[in-house]
Amino acid sequence: MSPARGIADSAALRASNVARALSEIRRRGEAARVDLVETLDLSPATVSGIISDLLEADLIIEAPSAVAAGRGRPRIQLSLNPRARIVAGAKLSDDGVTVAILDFCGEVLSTGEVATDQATIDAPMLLTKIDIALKRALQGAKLKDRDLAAFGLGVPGFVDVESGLCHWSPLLSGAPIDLRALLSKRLSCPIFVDNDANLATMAELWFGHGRDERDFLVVTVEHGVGLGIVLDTQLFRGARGLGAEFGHTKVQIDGALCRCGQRGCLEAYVSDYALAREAGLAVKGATGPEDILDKLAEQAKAGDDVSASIYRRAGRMLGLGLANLLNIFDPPLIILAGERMQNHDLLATEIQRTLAANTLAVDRPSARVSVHRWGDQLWARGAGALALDGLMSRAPIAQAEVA
Amino acid sequence: MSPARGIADSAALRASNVARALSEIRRRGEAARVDLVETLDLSPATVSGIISDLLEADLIIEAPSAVAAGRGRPRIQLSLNPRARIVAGAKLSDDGVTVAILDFCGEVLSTGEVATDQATIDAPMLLTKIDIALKRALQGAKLKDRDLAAFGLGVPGFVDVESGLCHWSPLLSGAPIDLRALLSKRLSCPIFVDNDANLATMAELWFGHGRDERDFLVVTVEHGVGLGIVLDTQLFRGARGLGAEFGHTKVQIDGALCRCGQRGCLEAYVSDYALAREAGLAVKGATGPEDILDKLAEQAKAGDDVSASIYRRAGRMLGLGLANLLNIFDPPLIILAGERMQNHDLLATEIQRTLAANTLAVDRPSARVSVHRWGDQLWARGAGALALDGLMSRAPIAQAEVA
DNA sequence: AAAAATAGTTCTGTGACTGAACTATATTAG
DNA sequence: CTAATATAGTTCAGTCACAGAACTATTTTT
Repeated sequence: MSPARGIADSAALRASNVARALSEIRRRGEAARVDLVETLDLSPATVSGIISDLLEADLIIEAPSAVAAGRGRPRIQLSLNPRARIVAGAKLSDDGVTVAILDFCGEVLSTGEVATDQATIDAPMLLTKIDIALKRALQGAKLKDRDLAAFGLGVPGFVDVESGLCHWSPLLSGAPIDLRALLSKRLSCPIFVDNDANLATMAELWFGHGRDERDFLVVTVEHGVGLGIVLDTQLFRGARGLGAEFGHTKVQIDGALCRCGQRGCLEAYVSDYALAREAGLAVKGATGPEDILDKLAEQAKAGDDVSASIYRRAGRMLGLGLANLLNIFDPPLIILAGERMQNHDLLATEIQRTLAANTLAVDRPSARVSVHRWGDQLWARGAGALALDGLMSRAPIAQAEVA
Repeated sequence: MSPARGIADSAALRASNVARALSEIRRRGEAARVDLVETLDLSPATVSGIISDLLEADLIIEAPSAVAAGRGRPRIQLSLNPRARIVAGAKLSDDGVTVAILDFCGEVLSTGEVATDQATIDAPMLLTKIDIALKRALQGAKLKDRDLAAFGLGVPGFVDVESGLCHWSPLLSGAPIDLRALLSKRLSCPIFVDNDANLATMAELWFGHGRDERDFLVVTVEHGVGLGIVLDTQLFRGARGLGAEFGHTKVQIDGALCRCGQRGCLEAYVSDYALAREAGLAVKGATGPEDILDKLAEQAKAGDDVSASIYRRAGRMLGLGLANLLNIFDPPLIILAGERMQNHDLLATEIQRTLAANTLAVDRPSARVSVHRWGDQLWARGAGALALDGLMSRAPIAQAEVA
């Protein structure tokens, strides 16, 4: 039985259908009205009206007529108006802060970066860093603060999306920090804050491998291990609004010590620092923490068995964690994302082997595993997608009239 | 951004609101129109119309006026009409088949059971057993086949809810079996089939500890270990319509051998057969498989350390599995259900300890863990709830007119 | 007995959707 | 070259769900 939720009045009905139309145009890149009639299961009359509203609000534009295939009146292709909204997305990583400016289509107009020289920074420092990176990005696109319709920020750790509060982050001191309040001092546009794994997931959903899937999982492997969950084309954030904490899934009881203080966390086997910890025994004469990982990968690829065994174990643990996810969510697709995924070939075999050995086969295809290498700029783009999503998920046209 | 889903036309809008009203009345047991106005966020006028339709369809009844508290016109309490629909629910366990007959309020009118003498049965045998148990149950309630508005069946294993197909079950030979087609030979009413953990979950949602929660998890511990997930008051069945497979979550890499053929499954540590396997070393002079578990529990309670250690390990593994679930779903409530939960005090300490040690504390209350002892008849009631839910989740009034 | 409070109904207006008829614009057949 | 056909999109009238406001109903309080 359906529960106490759903759309109550007809205004909400229209808003929902407008959002569905806009979302479908975004997903396809281009769509004619007939396409929407079919996909959204609405009558031509209704679609006509919705599109008319969207055109009036300048959120979409009619293409100057593409190709005319077949006979009959040629379809008029509709696409998002790139200039309809400009948003900024920021990602906090242990390198520093990266900001990307996105147009309404999600294209990156410019980026700006600033490095951090400390392991953790406090709230005022974060604001300063974001300010600098944002200024650089805005300059690159020749834009001003007030051109921004929304701002999205992703940080690792526990973030409450509703309140914009960061409960804990490995990169921030002085938590809990009200990130939304903090940014509101600097910007007057709506602020959206989320866990960084959700950024990657949003980007995969909007621009990446998840574009054509209703359900998939994104596992990010970097300094930590994150998980994003898409169910029925919607980002799922856990029952209480907090992001999924996959890095601290236990893959070994009383296992390796994790930076969270517990033992046996997945992160304690597959993250950068976990690899570096073991690499000390395999790599000689490294000049720094970055270098040791590069050398480790190099040696493993060259056939050094000790080095390779470090990757093998990481792959096995990651595979085990993924197998558990598959057993619960049963998604058709899992995306592995992250900068470290450049060495995924070192992990891949073991991941696949462990997955196969630990998931139950039924008479249907098992999940595809796809790998996506990610840099900071893609994370920032995901933060921008978050901002666009936050902006558009309510009442897109009403917002247009305000603007 | 909202995706390509939602309510399209206004007929669906009404259907949705009717279902919401009905669901709310069921949840509360009794509700006045004003209550629905507040809870469903609809106008008095709309609620008036919806209730009028439901009364006309005989799905609900007006109470003969309860107490008149305070001044003003006394509210007219509405409740479900118990006689509006009669459904049957069946549960296949390794003991046999249990059937329960439920009225529209979910009250059990009668039950019927039949034992099986083999470990696995095939499709014709299943149908025979269900037939016998159903006949007994119907006799008890003085009802006929054609009084049934729907039939729900729960089996352990992999079940595709949409198609009614059982891909695999530990209790059925000859899989895949089209259970819906099988039962359609015997009954002309709609048939709903699901994984048995989902039955328990549906029952907790409708009648049990989950009644007042929007989000919770149900972990069933019996001969296998099952998981049911409720998100936003809806049973979640995995991306591809299959139940969550928690029993084969891996809690130990290359761990104990499971009956699924893999190693380290949670089930291989906490299910009946796993306990019995280890109990062989601790218990002397047991007369049979049931007896060995009873003796094991007895000895453990009496302070025998070897016996207690078996429970300790089971509790630790279950705690680890639960910790991983908490990290992903972050629910406010976890319900442990099952017949074996009679010995939960033997597991409880270790579960709590492991949970505490393996979940990350943030500045908010952690999940409550509640324990619910379940017998076969409660499972069957869950199957009935499944049937009621399936029947009502679409267009309750339209169905009334057909009937 | 009148006033106040609360519950529920009826009526009217707004708006969202659909179906059907219509217009627009292309290709193809003769 | 014209008519037929096919496809895309618009307009208009009708239906239906909802909300707001005025109404009725029923109780307690003053």
